[in-house]
Amino acid sequence: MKTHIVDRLQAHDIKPSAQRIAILEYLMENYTHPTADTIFNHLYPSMPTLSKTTVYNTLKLLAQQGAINEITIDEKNVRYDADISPHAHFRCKYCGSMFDLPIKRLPSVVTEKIDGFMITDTQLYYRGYCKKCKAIVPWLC
Amino acid sequence: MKTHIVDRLQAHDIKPSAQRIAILEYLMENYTHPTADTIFNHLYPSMPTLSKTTVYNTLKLLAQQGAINEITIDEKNVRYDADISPHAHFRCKYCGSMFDLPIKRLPSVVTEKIDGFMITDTQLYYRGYCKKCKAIVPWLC
DNA sequence: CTTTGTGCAAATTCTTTGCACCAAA
DNA sequence: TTTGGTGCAAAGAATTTGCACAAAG
Repeated sequence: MKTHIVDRLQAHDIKPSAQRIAILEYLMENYTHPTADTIFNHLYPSMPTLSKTTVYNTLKLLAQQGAINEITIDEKNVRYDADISPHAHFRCKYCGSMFDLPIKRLPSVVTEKIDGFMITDTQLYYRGYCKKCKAIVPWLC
Repeated sequence: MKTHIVDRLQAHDIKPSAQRIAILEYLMENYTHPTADTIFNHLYPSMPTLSKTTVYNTLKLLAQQGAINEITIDEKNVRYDADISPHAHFRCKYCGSMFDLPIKRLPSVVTEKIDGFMITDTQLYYRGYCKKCKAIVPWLC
């Protein structure tokens, strides 16, 4: 039942544990780019011994091992995304809502500069105002 | 002498003040993607009445008005960049060094999703290991 | 005057650390 | 029985807030 989650953990050299499975499962069922705090609050009721430290530890480990992505589009807190396929993110500066944006192709950089570097993570962010907020507070734009 | 700085402020509807000029001037002379703290520490000696609050206020205002860019590649603190022309950023996850990366073209997103949105800011980040760190600690990569 | 900017101190918020306990191999 | 994972409480760091004073138009 939860084999795909365990598989994903193991594929990234992470030993499964109840907490790690729960956290990754949450991310794989909620592509809402949640914060550590949001994840904790959602899991806590059904896992009352869970601690925030473990959530932080686990998210860091998952990101480090490439099992999930760290999204830093929000200046306040880091967000997490289990969708590691290439896509961009949009965030509304007024209401804070976030959307995934499909991209045609991964942007290419001039390669000389990158020569000898090891790129582990590429992030493309768009910030601005969403349709709803543009309508409500057009003077902001 | 500092007319280009005052011009830039006014072009973005920001009234010039000694503090605002000093902060924008620092950014325009130091394309090092500094943090608020770094800027404060560099300006403080020659401006002993300057407060960190003002640095934060000013940077937020400058970014809001599009006079500078907020860089959130570093999970720990926001960095600032007076170069608002399209370019990408690289950050080494081991030593923390940052480089600008020229890009061939701004990446294009599938436009339907963006229709009706107002994009004010586009950021492209690459994270990984720089040449130096790759050589020193190859086992990290 | 009246509005806008500045700066101090305190508060808040997110995240990390130190350490003790538990659990699994 | 040794290693690695978890969780609590406390610490730390970046940023924001409330408020009073100063400056500029």
